[in-house]
Amino acid sequence: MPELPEVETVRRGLYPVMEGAVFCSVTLNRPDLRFPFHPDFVARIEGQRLTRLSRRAKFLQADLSSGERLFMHLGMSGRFIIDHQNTPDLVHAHKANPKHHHVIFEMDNGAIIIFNDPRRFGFMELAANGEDYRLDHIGPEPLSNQFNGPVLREALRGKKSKIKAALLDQRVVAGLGNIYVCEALFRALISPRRAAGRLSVRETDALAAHIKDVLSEAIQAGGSSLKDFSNTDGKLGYFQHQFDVYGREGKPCPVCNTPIKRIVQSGRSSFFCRPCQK
DNA sequence: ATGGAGACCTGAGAGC
DNA sequence: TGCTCTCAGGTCTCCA
Repeated sequence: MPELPEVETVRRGLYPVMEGAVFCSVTLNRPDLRFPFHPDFVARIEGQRLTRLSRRAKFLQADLSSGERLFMHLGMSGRFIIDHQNTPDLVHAHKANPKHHHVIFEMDNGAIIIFNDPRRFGFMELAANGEDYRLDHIGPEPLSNQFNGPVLREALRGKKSKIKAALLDQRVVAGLGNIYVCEALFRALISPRRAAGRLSVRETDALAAHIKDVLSEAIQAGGSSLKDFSNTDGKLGYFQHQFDVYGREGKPCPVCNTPIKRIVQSGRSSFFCRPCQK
């Protein structure tokens, strides 16, 4: 699934056709994604203007003129397709099987926006005006000024879990996933097996800086396209060509040429270079 | 309280 | 060709 850079790329694709537009119709092709849709889901969106489309962690947040907030998560395989009705090959270009077109938004500017998600780990939820949402309690945005070495250090203090698992915890820092955690740890020369609470001041400072760098570079490249990710035009991101370690088991480390190692930590693959990452 | 494993789902690719 | 097995970018829930 898309991590922060991919979600940000999707937001930038949707922004021109969604922000400021009114939802003319909302079609649900099944009763649920990962979670059931709220019974009033359609009624609460139709006729509303989308006043602001933003991103928080890996969520897209659409502020509605009613004051409600619509949260959309892509899960592992979710994607948005913009169909202007004059591009019959578009769905084909996305290689998106129409049987997984689960939600369709029609906007008053003529744009048709399709949410396609084969694995259905994605979800859409509404938060009523003033209502608390779980996203309100996660960690800082890594690209904001609220995130830096001291903040990361404080979040990791006393943690006995591995640094790999700690960085995937959205309460520590928001938006990181398996790819960018592996890449940031490599750049910071830190082994994914280290205890999170045992990193030095120098290491946490370096790690915070490398997290910002790797995410910024990935956004610039339009995200990473593995199996499932394409942007709203069906175009692919390019950052996967710049991976140092992710998915490169057995291939040479770009720094020391030692074969990259793959291990499994809490059920997920971790890729790293043993000599480089201490 | 915290950390780890399992669950949720489909599809692609490898190996036989 | 076709079967079986493994793996996949996330996050929630349950159990130790």
